[in-house]
Amino acid sequence: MHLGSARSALYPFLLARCTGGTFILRIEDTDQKRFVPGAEQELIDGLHWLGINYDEGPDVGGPHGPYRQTERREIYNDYAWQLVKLEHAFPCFCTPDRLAKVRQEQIKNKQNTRYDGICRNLDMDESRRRAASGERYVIRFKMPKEGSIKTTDLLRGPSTTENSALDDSVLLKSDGLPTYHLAAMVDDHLMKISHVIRGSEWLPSLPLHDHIIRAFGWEEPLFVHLSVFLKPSGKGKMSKRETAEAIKGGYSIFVSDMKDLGYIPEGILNWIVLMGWGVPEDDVMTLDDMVARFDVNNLTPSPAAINFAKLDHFNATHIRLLRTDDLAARIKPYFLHEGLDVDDAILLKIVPLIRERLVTLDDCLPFAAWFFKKTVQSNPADLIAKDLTFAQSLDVARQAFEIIKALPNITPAVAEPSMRALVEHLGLKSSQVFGILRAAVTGQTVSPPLFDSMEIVGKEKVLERLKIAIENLEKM
RNA sequence: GCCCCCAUCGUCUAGUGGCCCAGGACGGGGCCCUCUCAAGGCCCAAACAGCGGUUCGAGUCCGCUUGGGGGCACCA
Repeated sequence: MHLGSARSALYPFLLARCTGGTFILRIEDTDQKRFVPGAEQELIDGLHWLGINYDEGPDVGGPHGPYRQTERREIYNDYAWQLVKLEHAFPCFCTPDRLAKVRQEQIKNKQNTRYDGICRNLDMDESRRRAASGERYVIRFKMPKEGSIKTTDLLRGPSTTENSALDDSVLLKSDGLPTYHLAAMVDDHLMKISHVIRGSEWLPSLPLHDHIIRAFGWEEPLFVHLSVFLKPSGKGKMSKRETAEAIKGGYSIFVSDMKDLGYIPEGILNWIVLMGWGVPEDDVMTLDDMVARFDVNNLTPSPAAINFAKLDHFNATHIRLLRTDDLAARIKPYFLHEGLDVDDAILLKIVPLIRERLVTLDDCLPFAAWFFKKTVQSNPADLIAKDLTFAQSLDVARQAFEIIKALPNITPAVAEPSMRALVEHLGLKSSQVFGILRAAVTGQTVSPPLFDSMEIVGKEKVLERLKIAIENLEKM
């Protein structure tokens, strides 16, 4: 499941939610050669994780089932033959070999590659007999030779296509399963689909689809063709190479990867919903906000370049919007994964300190893993403040140790003024003194605010770590 | 080769003939805040692809050019 599939699910979901409609998950698995075990489950898991919940589907059931097309093969077979009876389709016994040769010949002669129509006017009863006797056949749509068809895409308006430009496309394959063209039209009718929102790669087959629908005499759904995603440079579509490039840069277009990279559904959703849709202002939106503001008519037909920096922005923004307990629950697994013992009460105190520093959830590690470590290992060089000698730094550490030791407690209100007094007394910059303390207590040069952190760690541990730092400095 | 689609700041977009010397967001730059890193506040640079029409008036309508994208399977 990639960005494109996620967006293709999001828009109809929003449409259904804001119009009181029903969102159905249908599995289009009619190509047996391309069957991938586990793909359906991954798709379902991805949708659930993102919060794009469907009302009907293979795992939840519903009145329009079954929802896997491979479980509906008799239905398609019936409709295909019904079209034959209506003389809008015909059985075709041509072999793939012959078809390939015809195609080659056409390419050689610079003609368009079309079915040459051999089986178009076979005797119906004869065809039935051959089909019944087990001869391999497909059923093709009998495209009119004359005339034209008017189709409409909701975002692009009406368009007229000459029938002569269209082919006798295969509707039912020789394995008895339908092609997308037949299966989707039949199911859309049976499942009472009002809006077909799909990728723009389907735009060229819209005339065929309309022909099929009209041949049956069905009511047409509204067709909405979404723009494609272009690679970050905006030049060309996402390719395999480009996908690998994204992963190298710490990003991915796959939903399961994004989850592993520490992106949250709220951030991803906000990002993809705006690739092909725009709101005048206040573009930070929850799923509910999107439902309230969504209008299928306002989708844009032009292609959109993928912008990962914007994903980071929306992810960080939505992390900041999370409730403390919610964020705590989401980052806890990262600490656990590092083999750290996590005290929930302490975690709850840490969250407010780091929430505006996180771009992705896994950023919690560099900022806060040290809270849960028994000891920290600071880089000796970090214990020496900028523009100070090691002897001066040692002196600072010693004085700080004594002052803190004498403090009744180390809440920021108590500890910070005392340390600032030390800064003043020594005629140093606060960054110099605080830097030494930070390195000693946290073991790193970047951390959440020092005094809030020290309070969480506790006086005893702060003194212990300061003592170790002093010893390390003495050894230098 | 044939058919089709798209076109506003670097990027995502608002804009549905006068409210636009074009608005928002990301990214970029500057300043402020500041114990590090962030977050936050203020400010700046940055676009209607080109050319012709239509109209009193065009980013908005039409045509062409250019650029980009898609499709031409017993795949979806």
